[in-house]
Amino acid sequence: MTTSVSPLTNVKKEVVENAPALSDDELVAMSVRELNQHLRGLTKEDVVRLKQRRRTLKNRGYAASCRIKRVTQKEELERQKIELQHEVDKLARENASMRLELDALRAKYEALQCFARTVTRGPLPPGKVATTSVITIDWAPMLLPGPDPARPCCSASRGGLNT
Amino acid sequence: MTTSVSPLTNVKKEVVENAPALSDDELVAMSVRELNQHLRGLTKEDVVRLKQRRRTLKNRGYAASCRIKRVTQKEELERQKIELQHEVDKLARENASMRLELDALRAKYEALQCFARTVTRGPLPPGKVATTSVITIDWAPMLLPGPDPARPCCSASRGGLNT
DNA sequence: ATGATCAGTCAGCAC
DNA sequence: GTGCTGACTGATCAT
Repeated sequence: MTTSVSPLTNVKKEVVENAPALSDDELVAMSVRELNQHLRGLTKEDVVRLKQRRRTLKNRGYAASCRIKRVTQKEELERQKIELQHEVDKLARENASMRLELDALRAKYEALQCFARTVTRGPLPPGKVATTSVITIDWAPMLLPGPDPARPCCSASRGGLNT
Repeated sequence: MTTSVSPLTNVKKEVVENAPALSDDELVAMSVRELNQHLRGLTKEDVVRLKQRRRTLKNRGYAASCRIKRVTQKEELERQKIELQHEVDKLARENASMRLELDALRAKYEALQCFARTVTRGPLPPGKVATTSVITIDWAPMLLPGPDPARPCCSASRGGLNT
C-alpha cells in the first residue's frame, strides 16, 4: 500500500467527499458547469435530489429579493409622497406671498390711478377727450414707496401722496 | 333489543356522524363553543388534529387578508401621490398666472408712475417741493385697462396713454 | 434553466 | 385563542 494518490483517484475522491459537504451557499452560488462536476458518480436519485435542493435554495433567494423589492418600492412611494408634499407647501407659500404682493400692488396702483384722475380732474366728455389741468404735487414719497394700505381715494388737497 | 334510541345516544351519533362531515368553510366559521360541541366523543388526538386544521384554515384566511391589505395600502399610496401631483400642477399654474399678472401690473404701475412723473415734470428742489404743470391727457384707456407690456417709459407727447 | 410572483404553511409576536 | 406578518415552499408563468 502506498500513500500516494493518482490524479484520477484524487478527483473522484474529491467528488464523493465534497458532494455531501456542499453547503447551501456553495450549492446556490455554483454554476451549472461546476454543479455537473459535483454530480459525477452520484445516483440518479441523488442527482435529482441535489438539483431540487439547488432549485429550492434559489427560490429562497428569489423570494427574499421579492420581499426586499416590495418594501423598497413602498419606501420609494412614501419618499415621493413626502417630496410632493413639500413641493405643495413651497408652492402654497409662494402663492400666498405673491397674492399679498399682488394685492398690495393693486392698492398702490389704484391709489396712484385715483390720484392721477384727481390731478387731471374734470368731467370726461364722450369719446376720447383731451383734458387740461394744473396740478401741484410733491413727488418725493412716490419715488420711495412705503407701506400704505388701500384708501377709498387719494386726496389732492393733501400735502403729500404716499403711493 | 329495541330499535328506539335514547336522546343521549342520539346526540353521540350526531357528533360522530357530523364531525367527519365538517367542511373547511364550516370549520373555520365555527365559534369555539360550537367547535367544542363537535369535539365531544373524539379521540384526544383527533381533537388536536381538528383544532390544528382549524388554525391552519384561519391562517390561510389571515394570509389572504394580509396580501389584500398590502396591495390596498400600495394603491392608496399611489392614489395620494397622484392627488398631490395634481395639487402641485394646480398650484404651479396658479403661480404662473399670478406671476404674469404681477409682472403686467408692475409694468402698468411703472408706466403710470413714469407718466405721472412726466406730467409733473421739472427738477425737484431740495426738500418737499410743489411743482406746477400743464398737461393734456386722454384718460379713457386708463379706465379700461388693456394689454400693454412694459415700456421704457411713457411719452407725454403721445396722443394716448395705455396704462 | 432562471427569475419572479402567488397562495399556502408555519413560526413567532402581540393582544 | 385570535390576528398579523416574515420567511419559506411549491406551483406557475415568462424569458
